[in-house]
Amino acid sequence: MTARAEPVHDEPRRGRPRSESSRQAILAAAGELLLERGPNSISMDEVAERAGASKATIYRWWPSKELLALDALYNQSEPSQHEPPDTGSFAKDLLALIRPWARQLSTASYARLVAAFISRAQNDPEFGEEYRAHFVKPRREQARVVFERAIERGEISSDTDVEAALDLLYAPFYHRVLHGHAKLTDDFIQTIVGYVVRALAPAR
Amino acid sequence: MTARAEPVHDEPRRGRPRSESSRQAILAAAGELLLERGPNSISMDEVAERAGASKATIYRWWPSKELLALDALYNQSEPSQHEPPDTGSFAKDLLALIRPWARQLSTASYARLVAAFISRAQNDPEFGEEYRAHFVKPRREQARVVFERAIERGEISSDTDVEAALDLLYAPFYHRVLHGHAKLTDDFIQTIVGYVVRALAPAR
Amino acid sequence: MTARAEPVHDEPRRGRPRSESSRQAILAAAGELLLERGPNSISMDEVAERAGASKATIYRWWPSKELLALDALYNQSEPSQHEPPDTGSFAKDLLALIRPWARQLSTASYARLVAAFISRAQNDPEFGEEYRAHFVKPRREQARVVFERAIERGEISSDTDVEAALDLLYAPFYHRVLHGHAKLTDDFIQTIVGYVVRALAPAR
Amino acid sequence: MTARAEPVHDEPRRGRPRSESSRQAILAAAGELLLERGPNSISMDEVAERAGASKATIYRWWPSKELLALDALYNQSEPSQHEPPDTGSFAKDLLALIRPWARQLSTASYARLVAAFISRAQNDPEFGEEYRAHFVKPRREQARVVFERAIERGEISSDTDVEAALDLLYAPFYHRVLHGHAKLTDDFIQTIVGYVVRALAPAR
DNA sequence: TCCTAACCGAGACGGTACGTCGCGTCTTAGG
DNA sequence: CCTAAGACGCGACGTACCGTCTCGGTTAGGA
Repeated sequence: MTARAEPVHDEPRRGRPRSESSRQAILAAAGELLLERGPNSISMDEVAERAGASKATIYRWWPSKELLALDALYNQSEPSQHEPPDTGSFAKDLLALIRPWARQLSTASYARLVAAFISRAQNDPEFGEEYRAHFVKPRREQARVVFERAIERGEISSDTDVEAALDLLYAPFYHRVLHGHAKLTDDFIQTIVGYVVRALAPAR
Repeated sequence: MTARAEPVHDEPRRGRPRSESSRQAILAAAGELLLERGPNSISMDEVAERAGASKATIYRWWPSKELLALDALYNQSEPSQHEPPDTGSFAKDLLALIRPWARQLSTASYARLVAAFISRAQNDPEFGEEYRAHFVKPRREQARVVFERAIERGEISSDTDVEAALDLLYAPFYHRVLHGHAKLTDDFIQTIVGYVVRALAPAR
Repeated sequence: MTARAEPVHDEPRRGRPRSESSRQAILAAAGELLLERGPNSISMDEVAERAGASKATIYRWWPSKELLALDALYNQSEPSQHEPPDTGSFAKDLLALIRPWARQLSTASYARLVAAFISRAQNDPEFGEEYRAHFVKPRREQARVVFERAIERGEISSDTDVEAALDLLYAPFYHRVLHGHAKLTDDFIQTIVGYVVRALAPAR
Repeated sequence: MTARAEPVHDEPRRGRPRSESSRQAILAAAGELLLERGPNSISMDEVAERAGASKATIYRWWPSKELLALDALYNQSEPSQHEPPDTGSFAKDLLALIRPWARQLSTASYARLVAAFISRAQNDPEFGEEYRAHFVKPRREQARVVFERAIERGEISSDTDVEAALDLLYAPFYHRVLHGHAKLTDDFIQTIVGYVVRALAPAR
């Protein structure tokens, strides 16, 4: 993982440098197994064996299975750091932002991963920080830009509680995926976006 | 769930009957440990020992730690099947409904439990069903009544998508608790309820 | 088992009498399973189920699995209390005595049983007593008669240590069967009997 | 047996080498407990705890409690590979050979162990092989040398069936110890040896 | 004809030990 | 200093039997 694994060293590093091929193999193996069977059904031994690496090497660079999973997932997702869309309409911006992400989220593989991350985060605050920094905050920042543009354009109220609004927008998708009481359909996306738009609309 | 399903027996029961005292002791022990340390940090051995029961007895009636936790939690919560409040105002009804529940949810103990339940549900659909039936659906039904009364009173649009609206209402609270990016304050509750009210308001 | 299960009662027995059919079913089930798989690979639950009896009933009448096995074996063997043979020749008497018994002993089923009995006897003196009384002493008594007749006839020395001689005669067969280093063949029987005869022959 | 089989490795050994101290600790712990209480009254957990080792480590190297017991016993007994005695007299050689061994055998600890070994051997041929190779054959080989010297010296018949004679010699001691119908006294040893000598004496 | 003791089956119980699995660490030899 | 291999201590798992203990129901003799 970017932030953690690359400490700054003033003096040049001595000894054998970290094996990049090993790192890639571990991330690849973890990624495959994660999507195949979910993070609770795989073992570090298994990842090590499939990667042709040793467990010690994994633990040297990733403190836990979930953190490895996080990194594997992150490395696997295309590096597309989408600029938040700017269609000129708040509703369309939100749809453009939510749709591709919600599609990804609605696959069983991702649901299992997110659930495992959340579970781990309850007992390991450090992990929670890491998880939020990489998978939650970036998305919120994108939406925040959209919200702020909408405020500037006067599409939504200027005293919008943006933090709460972000929760209002994102939470329903997590909710359906994690609790599984209903499907995350495109209709649902549109409905929720519609409700959010009306909830934040400026006072008449 | 096994323990709660009490099928009617036409034929007389044979063999030694299930020990009610043992069942209670196990549920009590599990409940205590669960709230103390969370479901991932306790062992079945420990529950068995504290309950003065044998592990075999636990496994005879509860197939997994999570199902036991579910049952323990359910048996522990007072059997109060609150009628959904009827204050005459949609917003006040929602607040009356959400506030006590959100307070309970925002304790660390419950967050850990819910996270563990959700995680387990991803890999065990049967468990998911059980979890939703006992902890999710009842709450949704209460809110549904409130929504329908509001429709009758004309406070919210008659073509409200109630399922989506339920998600819009409940999801943000789960979201904050599970992801931990912000506190679940009373301000937050009021803000979300306000947004929901405006989102569902009848067209002008 | 005869001696244990039929206590003398002065006053007539009250209450429901012991179920003979149950007793037979248990002995039969135990006997079958014993010969099929050996006493270490069967459980009391299994015997109870096959017999259509309850475990409590078994334990009411037989204190342990081995004792039950002993009884099952005993009841299964034909009640033939052979008179020790009297052919007029010491060697022929011994052969007539040993041959049928050794044949039976040399089946794998019996070896497993005897081994289990011996093993149990090490830790349970009461069981050892029972075992010897039913399976060891009767055979020794038969041979003792043969020995004594041979002494009378002058075929063997009058100061023969009969106890030691009985061990000299029987032990080699147990030995081969239990240790399994060589087969218990008819040749072997003849050889051992021959050696015993010569060992005990009167001084020249 | 795993632990004793030290195959030659052409390729250099990879990975962490087996811990010799752990092996010794396990064997020592097993040995002590075995002699204290017999193999049926000890648990692997107990051995592991006393040895400061983990159960997994024990099971990695010894497939069963009995095999561990065998190894522990073997490692415990002094490595004295006594040359068979050569006193010039067959009877004295036998006595010199049997006496110390019979003394050891006649302690309760050894009787329990031997009985357990024999019992296990009935259901596990591989174990039986191991047991005989380490505890039965070596003794027979020593006696065989004594027998062959006696044949050369003309003390016993040249057509002696040595295998049967070995059984005739050793079996009675096992017999008394395992069946427990009589004590293994020095008188008994002398009597049996005397009988064996006379049984094998050359024809007049 | 009841009463009551002793039996019976079914099957749940507390308990002990089992053998396995996964974790995260450590110890080798080798690059 | 890194790596692969793989053994290690630890702790929990879920299972198998043990021998005991209720249950409701059955079968006798004695009252």
